[in-house]
Amino acid sequence: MRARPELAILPRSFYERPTAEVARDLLGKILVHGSVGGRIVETEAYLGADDLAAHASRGITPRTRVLFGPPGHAYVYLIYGMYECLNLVAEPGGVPGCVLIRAAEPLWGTGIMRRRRPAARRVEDLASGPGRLTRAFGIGRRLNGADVTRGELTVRQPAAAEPFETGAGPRIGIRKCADWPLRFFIRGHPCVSR
DNA sequence: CAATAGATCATCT
DNA sequence: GATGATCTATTGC
Repeated sequence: MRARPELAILPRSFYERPTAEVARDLLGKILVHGSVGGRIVETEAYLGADDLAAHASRGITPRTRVLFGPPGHAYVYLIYGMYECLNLVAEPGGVPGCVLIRAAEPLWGTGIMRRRRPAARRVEDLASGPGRLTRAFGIGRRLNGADVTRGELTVRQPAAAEPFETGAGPRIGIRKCADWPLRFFIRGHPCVSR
């Protein structure tokens, strides 16, 4: 495995845009947490009041406060009692919106990831799902509200942008607004979840 | 293979 | 007290 190159962190202005745009543009970017890192291959956009599937649609609560805050911060919450989901806050401050990071391709620290996810047989399965990704990357609720433009958890610009074909489709695992095409993924990538 | 049940708890009604 | 932006193991064909 190569040494990890020094990559530029995405600026806050990257996140201060419409949520669907941010979700689409996050494909191919590099998610780094401590000494582990991977390439984002699948995202989903969650909007505001009109999006009944989004947590923010119910207004500000103690949990959803960060969704209404400034962009470029992490929103981490527990789902189904045992899995955490990582989101990145988009839109200007005061406007809710976030991008769920659904899957990544492991690049660095795969040994650590394997130890955290003994159930995964293949490298492609280490982070091929929202709960799997947070487990493999060691991301928990203590990172809720963390600034992703600095600190231990960052998103970076890849050194050489490999070309890929972007796919879009309905989001997964929800019942409301299930047919809105707000899911984005790298077409044909083996790490995209089913 | 595909389908399904069980695990397990913070958050909101 | 019900519900969920899931994963895994197990069962059944």
